[in-house]
Amino acid sequence: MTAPRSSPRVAPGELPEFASLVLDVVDSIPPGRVMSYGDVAEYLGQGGPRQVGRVMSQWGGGVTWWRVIHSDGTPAPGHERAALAQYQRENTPLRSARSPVRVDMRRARWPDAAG
DNA sequence: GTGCTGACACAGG
DNA sequence: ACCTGTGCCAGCA
Repeated sequence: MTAPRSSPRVAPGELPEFASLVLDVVDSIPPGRVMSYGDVAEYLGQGGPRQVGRVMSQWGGGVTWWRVIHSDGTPAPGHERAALAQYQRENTPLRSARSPVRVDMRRARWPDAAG
């Protein structure tokens, strides 16, 4: 079939494929672990940190969004409080439990890229 | 086509 | 710890 669409035009309320992939990865992050926006993009081999951020902003509410954070360990803007509650519940390694909340990326990053 | 905006990343100050 | 500038990619007016 000839479908020369340059844009992935999706029906309202439906997820673009990229978004679906992102959410799938997020869902695979185990408790007590996190990935950065850039990590997710790199893991998928497509898009970039900003695209992942957009997906999380629009559809992240249905997954474990607190496990996707900035590269420096700070959680999503506007959700620091809720994120901290989750980190304490999951026993996620923290460098600071006081604002600014910061996850210990060295220990919490997943997958454990190297050793 | 052009320009602004955004749940980013990185280097400087 | 905070702000600024630059690079990056995509959505939207």
